[in-house]
Amino acid sequence: MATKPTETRFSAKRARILKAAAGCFNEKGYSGTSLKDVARRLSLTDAALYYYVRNKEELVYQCYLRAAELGREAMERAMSDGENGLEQARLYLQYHVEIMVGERGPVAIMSEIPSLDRRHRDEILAASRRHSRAFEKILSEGIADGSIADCDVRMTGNAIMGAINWIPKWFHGDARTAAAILEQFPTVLTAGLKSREGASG
Amino acid sequence: MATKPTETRFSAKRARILKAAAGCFNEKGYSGTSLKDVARRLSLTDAALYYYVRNKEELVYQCYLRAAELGREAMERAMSDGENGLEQARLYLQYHVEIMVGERGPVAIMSEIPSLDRRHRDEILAASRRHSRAFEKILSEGIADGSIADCDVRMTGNAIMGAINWIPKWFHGDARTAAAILEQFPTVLTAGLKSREGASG
DNA sequence: AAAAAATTTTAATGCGGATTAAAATAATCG
DNA sequence: CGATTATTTTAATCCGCATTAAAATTTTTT
Repeated sequence: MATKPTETRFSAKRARILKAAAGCFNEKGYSGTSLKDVARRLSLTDAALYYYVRNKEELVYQCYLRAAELGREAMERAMSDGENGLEQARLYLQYHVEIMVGERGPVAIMSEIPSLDRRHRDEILAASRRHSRAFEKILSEGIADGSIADCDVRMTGNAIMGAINWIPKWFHGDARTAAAILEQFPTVLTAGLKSREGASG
Repeated sequence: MATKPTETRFSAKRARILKAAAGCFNEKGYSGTSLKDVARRLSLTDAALYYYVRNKEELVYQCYLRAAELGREAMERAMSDGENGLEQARLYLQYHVEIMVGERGPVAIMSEIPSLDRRHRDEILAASRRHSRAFEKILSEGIADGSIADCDVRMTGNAIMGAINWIPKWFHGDARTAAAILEQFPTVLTAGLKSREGASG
């Protein structure tokens, strides 16, 4: 049989490490998780992690980078799938939540951006701002196309993003809660957006 | 002149320390703030902090305890001031946000509960659950009294609390943003709750 | 103003956990 | 199979920062 190219295996395992690290950070807090904790989840030794990341700072950075990518993916899918602002907003929430509570989760909560290297921190912050701006743009377009009632897009965006970002703080993987999040969050968080005239439901 | 009793001065200064610590934790992240950082904000030496708290763990614990108390205060005021569920929910958000962005803030974001002592952790978690349950009760009563549309109170509560809890991540004290939060959050976060028939605005 | 109490500092100490180097094992390839 | 490369482990080392003890200073009390 054709064995996978080694670089594929390498990045596959690195992805598993990032997932494990994200889980640890979310559940045990950043200061509460040592590299040994992360390694133990994969039946590895702490030193083995250094084969995949330069150091702990980079491990965190990679986790956040991955979180940003997953968020961006959800955003892009929503923008192309939704036919008006309200629908795009709801789809973004649906897609993002699906990722967070599904197979590809957990996604690391970005609690420790300030302790990143200057360069990494700037990069993550920039991605984060782009993400926020993209969502605000969806809201603005929704207002323009009449599907969303007039509102302060900056604050509305902050509120909705906060609700999403906080999920990892209280969700720890049980299927029942995952189903509830999936079912409720997209509608709950867009319920307040609807303009009087617009939208089915 | 009558000098203040020393215990009053003691706890007044300890309160200032907690505020300084909360600000550091929110801005620099937990792992990024040393006791020296906290001390520097008060023109003190790191060692001096040990006159007020047993250790860093207790400093965090006290910050979270204070956060819980301030949240509970907002909740209680809202419950006694509001005349129906929707009004109580809106008032809670108003009062809590006022505290967070006002003179008594910053309030520490609870990112590091898992790294507390077992006893402290249990206490904070219990307070946090009580708080959530109280808010869910407000929502339930709002549904019962007709001011709030039927919804999943657990998930709706989680969503709203998340939006609130995330504020310290992006708000860092500038007056203009504070005003915007104060004006927008209570209405934005309750806009989706209204039942068809009920409520002025 | 002397004594006592309260507060802060200076100067060590100690430890958990990140990091590194070299050795050992496992996988792949010719 | 033998050789080479990939992966993991063992066993130190290192270091930042929390923590402590004792001394110094400031404040309060009598």
